Amino acid sequence: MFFIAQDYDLSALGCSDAVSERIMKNTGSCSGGGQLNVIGFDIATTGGFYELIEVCFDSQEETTLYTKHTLHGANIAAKDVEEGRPSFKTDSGFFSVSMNTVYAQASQLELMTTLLGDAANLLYNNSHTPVSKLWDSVHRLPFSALLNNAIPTGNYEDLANQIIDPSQQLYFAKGHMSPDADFVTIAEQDATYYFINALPQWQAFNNGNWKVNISFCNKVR
DNA sequence: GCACTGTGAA
DNA sequence: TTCACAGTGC
Repeated sequence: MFFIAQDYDLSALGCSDAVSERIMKNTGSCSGGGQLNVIGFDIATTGGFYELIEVCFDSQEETTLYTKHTLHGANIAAKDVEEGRPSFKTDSGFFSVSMNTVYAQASQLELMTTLLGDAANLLYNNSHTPVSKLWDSVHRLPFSALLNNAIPTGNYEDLANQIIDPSQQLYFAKGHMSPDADFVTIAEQDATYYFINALPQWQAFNNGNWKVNISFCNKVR
């Protein structure tokens, strides 16, 4: 018996189709009144499921309580590096609102404006609140009083615009719980882009101290 | 300069 | 989906 050597391109040895993850929902309960969901991969050959990230989700509050995954520290040095990042995905059964909408900076400003009762922004953005109910967050006066003739002119600074100010990274970003950077393959990294694997986090912190913290974690061997 | 955290528009 | 863009830290 003998074998005939044959050349192959290295690329021919890869997968013909991209591997995609799925969420195995409601696999049990977890602390804080949450339900467990597992992001992972079906293994076609065995019928098994490779668990990547465990997500404890509170369906009443529609928020994630914690996530859990294994960081294979020494392997991170050899991880795939993908250009750009994918969009965040939703999935059925978790949220009653559009997560893309609520994370939009315009929505955050609108919400902060409403929470503060900030008259100036409400008048510009959303006039269905009765003027009599508005108050001015800078001058601490009912807006009806300002309407007479005391509306400030010139450098009017609005409080909501100071709190939600994207130019200073003052907005709530989709902060990864189990982060992209903790995984080796692109398929695993992409599997982290679910809304249930993110929580609102100030971008200034996300892109600052927290990022440095994460990078130190990834250097642990 | 590069890697990484993100964004919004078309 | 693709593209251009903002900001931080090494």
